[in-house]
Amino acid sequence: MKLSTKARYAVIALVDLAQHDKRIDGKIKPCSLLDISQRQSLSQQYLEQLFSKLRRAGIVESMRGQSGGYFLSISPNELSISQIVNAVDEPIKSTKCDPASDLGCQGKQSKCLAHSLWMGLENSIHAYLASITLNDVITQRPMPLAVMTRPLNINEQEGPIRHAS
Amino acid sequence: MKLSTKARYAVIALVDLAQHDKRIDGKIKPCSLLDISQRQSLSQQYLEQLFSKLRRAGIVESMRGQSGGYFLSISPNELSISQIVNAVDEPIKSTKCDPASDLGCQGKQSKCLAHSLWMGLENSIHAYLASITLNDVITQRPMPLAVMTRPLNINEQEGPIRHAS
DNA sequence: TTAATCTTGACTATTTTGCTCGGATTACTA
DNA sequence: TAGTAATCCGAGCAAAATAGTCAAGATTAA
Repeated sequence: MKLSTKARYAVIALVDLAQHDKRIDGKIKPCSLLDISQRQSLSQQYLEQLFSKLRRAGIVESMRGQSGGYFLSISPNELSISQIVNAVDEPIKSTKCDPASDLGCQGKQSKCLAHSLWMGLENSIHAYLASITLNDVITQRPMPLAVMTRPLNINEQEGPIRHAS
Repeated sequence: MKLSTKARYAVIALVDLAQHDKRIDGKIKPCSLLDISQRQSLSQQYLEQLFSKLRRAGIVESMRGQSGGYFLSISPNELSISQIVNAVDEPIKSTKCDPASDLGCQGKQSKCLAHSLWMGLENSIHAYLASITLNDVITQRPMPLAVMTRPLNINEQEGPIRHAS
């Protein structure tokens, strides 16, 4: 899960799209990228890149030709932000503990001690973004707060604490 | 809050340091970067950069000269991962809604609708990393799980929670 | 037919990142 | 007092990622 400006632009553009693609009794009037680019002052050609990925991810559909454009293929309150982010940003390798690689886990203890830390962070980010829909953003619904729950370890001990506090 | 490999290396190095800087009845025997670089197979000169920042952040202290080195100035179970990350990675501008800038919020509605989304994500990441101490990593304490709590809006329209994860 | 629009891939410029180099300073040791 | 091992500091650099552009074509409504 990567978090670039690309992901932010995609959310911005989809918010705009959700507010402007009209669909009146089954008839869909798509929204052109030119319109979005002007309203949001983004580069139209950059939007093309984003919407190409969004289309492949099944988030939007397109109509070609004159007066064509894009429209959402998922209802805004069924569409989570994590879907959008995953569509435009390739997932990152958070930690490479590949046993096949030279930089794997063999012997480098500290590396692997930190491993679960970053995995947990990934999960935390995903949980946050998955809990928010596009409609939440549009309606300015208050954002969720993350609360950390700590599973207790059986081995829980006061620790090998060497540093007096 | 940025998340680069630099931050990961810093955590790895501090785990190593916590396990190797000995302090016997008030006498501190610091740990040289050469030792850490060899144990963790990291570049010594790159570690110098990291520890320079960690020192300025008050996380480690140094002793110069022969048989000098570094030692933690904060107990591992008082030192949170977010402190470490903030020390080595400059905080990022998550969204620039600076009213003074040209790219501010004026009129670009969609941008600011998404604003609180990314702010909330920042908070979520920080909450996760702040809930974990260096000692948690060393002792392999199970990582926390993030649970999202949704404040209810008065304007709530569509009804209750839609995406429970 | 035509103009608007999507579609695609390659290309460029800029920024960020990860890392190195060279040298200066400090303090311990013999 | 000389030698050595360590921290310190700033400049610099190559590779990767990012943001954005360009150009040529395909499709379709008007």
